Amino acid sequence: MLSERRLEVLRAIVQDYVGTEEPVGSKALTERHRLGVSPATVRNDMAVLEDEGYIAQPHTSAGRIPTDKGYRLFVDKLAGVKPMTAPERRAIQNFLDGAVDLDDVVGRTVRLLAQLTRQVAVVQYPSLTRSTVRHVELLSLAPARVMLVLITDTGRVEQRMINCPAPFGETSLADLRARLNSRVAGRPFADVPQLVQDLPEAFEAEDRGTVSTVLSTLLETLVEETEERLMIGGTANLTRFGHDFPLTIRPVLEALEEQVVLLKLLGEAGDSSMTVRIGHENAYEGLNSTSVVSVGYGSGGEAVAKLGVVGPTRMDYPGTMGAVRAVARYVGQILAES
Amino acid sequence: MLSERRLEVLRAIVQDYVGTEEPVGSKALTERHRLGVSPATVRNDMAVLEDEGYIAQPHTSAGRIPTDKGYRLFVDKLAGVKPMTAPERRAIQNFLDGAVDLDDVVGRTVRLLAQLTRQVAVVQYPSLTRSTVRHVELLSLAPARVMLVLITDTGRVEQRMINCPAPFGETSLADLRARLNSRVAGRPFADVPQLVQDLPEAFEAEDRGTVSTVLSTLLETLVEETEERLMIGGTANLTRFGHDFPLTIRPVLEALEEQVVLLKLLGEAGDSSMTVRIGHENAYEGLNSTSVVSVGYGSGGEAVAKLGVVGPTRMDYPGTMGAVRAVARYVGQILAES
DNA sequence: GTTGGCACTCGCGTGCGCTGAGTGCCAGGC
DNA sequence: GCCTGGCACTCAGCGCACGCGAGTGCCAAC
Repeated sequence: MLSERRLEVLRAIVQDYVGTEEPVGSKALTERHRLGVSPATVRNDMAVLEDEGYIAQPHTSAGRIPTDKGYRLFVDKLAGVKPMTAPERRAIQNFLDGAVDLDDVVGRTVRLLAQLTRQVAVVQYPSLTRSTVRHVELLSLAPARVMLVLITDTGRVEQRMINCPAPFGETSLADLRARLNSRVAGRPFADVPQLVQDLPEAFEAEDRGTVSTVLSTLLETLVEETEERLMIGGTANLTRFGHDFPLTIRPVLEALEEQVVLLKLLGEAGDSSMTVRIGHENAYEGLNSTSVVSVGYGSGGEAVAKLGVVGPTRMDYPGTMGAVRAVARYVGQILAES
Repeated sequence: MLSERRLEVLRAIVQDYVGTEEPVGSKALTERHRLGVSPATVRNDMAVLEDEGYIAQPHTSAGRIPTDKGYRLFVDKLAGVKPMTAPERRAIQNFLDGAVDLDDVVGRTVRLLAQLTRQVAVVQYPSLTRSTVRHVELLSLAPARVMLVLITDTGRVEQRMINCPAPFGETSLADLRARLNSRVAGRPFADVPQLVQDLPEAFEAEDRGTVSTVLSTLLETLVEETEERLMIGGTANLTRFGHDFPLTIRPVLEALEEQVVLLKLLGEAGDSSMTVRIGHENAYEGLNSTSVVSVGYGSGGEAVAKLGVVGPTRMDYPGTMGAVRAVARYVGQILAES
């Protein structure tokens, strides 16, 4: 176990490095922090920290920088979550309050988060399977053509075009619509498959094909991977990554474009509590030099989706975590109101 | 007017520079192209081209690179549009055919375009105002709460939540829905404002407030700036921009995040024909070292929106234009089918 | 108008030495 | 046993000089 002072040294190194982006040496440390000991002592401590793998030297004659393991310790033990100031909270609320629909909420959230953290923001749309059905609408666009519109309590609207195997009368459609809604409205989406299972049986033989088609389309929208959507923003902040960054930025941009990768990333994180994944803790190779801070959000106690930011491992963890948490909280409120 | 051969020299310079990314000298030119003249002659021609402002020297002792003006001449007079090969056309069609809804079409288009051109792709959603109304749906979610759903012939679905000034009965709602649709269904969105103008008059006094609210919400969705949506992709291709790119890439990423800027950019381009804006021809400063190739697309003859790519001025114009044109054509087909 | 020749320019890569921040180690002190 | 000042050592980065070579402009000859 590391002594109190050595932890203090590690904290100082992390803070300085995050601030200056430059390896920090023993002398600079004693000058900028009141450690109460001499540089020589700090050097000894640093040697120990390096042995333990918390810090490393980029070059023999340079200062130290934290390793992923060092950041991990910092986040777990040495740093708290820096709460937002009152004006910041107000600004967040004002900015989000103006949204007119879910796309707008998500869009504003992404921009807000990117701006607050000066990093890349990722916001997942509320998951269908974790939401509640508000309404299912069926519209007849042509004799054998139906549009299915799903509406959730979180404001998400999903639509699908359906080509029916046989013409489907307006009365049958109204019938199906009514039956569908009476069964699923107000129920969790996750229960929908069971709730509609035996629905075709209630219809005349000639309509059963169409009813089945509609139902299977409805169920398809719930398939994971398809139902998950997300929005990203603030990619311009990647340019602040570092000096060497053509090599660094490339894989990150590629990862961000691969929604699958991002969804997996968010999916792996803890369910609703705040999660920080540092450097190599991220399974995806392209993100090995980044950290991902994410948290679930939702209208009630339940998380319906996640949001977070992607930034360099050298980031201001307390501040970032504070911003992410605050934004998630307000987004949850907004969703609850709508 | 430049002689035939000088134009040929310019073409050769553009082609070589696009290929190698390095300033091209007189000797290299004569070796790689059958100009039938000696390097000395080419040098004379280059001097003239430089005087006229078509090419420039980055350093005194370096080869020449095309200027924006040079690229402009190249695009206008010297290069055609390189058609896609048959396998490419087939690949495009196959890839786009799998789409299930408009979001999917747009998403696939963006990815396809980015991959084909290896540049940043931008695809605008079909404009509401240039589309035709397929259906307007009103859903009662709560006594004084209505959801408005707009559906266009291009598959676009827009929704808005409406808080009614007074409770609105189910029969009134059905009435409004029917009247609305009988007036606007099948008509261009642009005509909607006129078509619904006197609608409140047909209702009882107690419902007029709500009807007006619904109508004004409907009209709001048509306001330019709000109704325009777009999707971008392939930002990872920015990393292939050049060597000096921290400085170049930053403003480009920023511009791409500002949807307003992009929409303006596309808006300024010619209506449906292919437009190429080179370097400083782009009004937005951050895009001064990029070229934008865009074209309108639509289900019929009319363009309902635009798509295009953003890349370095040093791009393969014929190939890019060919890809953009081909993709636009197929997207138009897909939209017409749906 | 074209061409070969020639002197000139200058960006770029290479090698070298210096500087200074930072280190590890050690002997002495609390 | 831990802390501290001193000291020799390392090495990345910087500035500088140098030479190479691609590329140019000009000119005289064809």
